[in-house]
Amino acid sequence: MKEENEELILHNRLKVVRAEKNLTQGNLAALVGVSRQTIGSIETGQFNPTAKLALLLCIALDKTFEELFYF
Amino acid sequence: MKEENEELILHNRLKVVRAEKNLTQGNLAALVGVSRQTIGSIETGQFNPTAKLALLLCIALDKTFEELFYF
DNA sequence: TCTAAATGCAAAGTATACTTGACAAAATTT
DNA sequence: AAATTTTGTCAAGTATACTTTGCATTTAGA
Repeated sequence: MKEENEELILHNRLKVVRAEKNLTQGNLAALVGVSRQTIGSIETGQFNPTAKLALLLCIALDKTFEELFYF
Repeated sequence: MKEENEELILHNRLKVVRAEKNLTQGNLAALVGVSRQTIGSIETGQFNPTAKLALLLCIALDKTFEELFYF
């Protein structure tokens, strides 16, 4: 990834949407098949999920990608 | 990623959409700031982009995530 | 208020996304 | 048909997504 887009940060509304569904990080993690820490790290912006995991999260939370992720 | 979703493959319509816009892999790569090989590997399903790159591709190709990526 | 559940964070390891360079094959252009 | 562009793929290296374990802090429930 070149400089121009390197600084761009992908934000997400995971924490809010997850809370609306009354799911814990552990619950959501189990739904999509990753560890609790992975969910936590995505929520706190420590990392940038794969597109596959992002789409699994959209499905689990019944949202479009654009509703959950944005620049 | 656990067994249940491990086998799931994220497909995409990158090659077709890119061709519709008359872009080469190199053109598109430059637009989003990655190497030509990265675009090629995503098109041939060899790998699964990050959500950030996926969204950059959506913007470059003027498509929603769901129009470009699917299970 | 006491207890239990949920979250944040860190370290060390593994898997894989992404890089550069290179070459051959296929497609496009002249 | 010859030249040029585009694509597929391979190899070796780097960056980072994701794992597990563990512990401290915060939040929620009894």
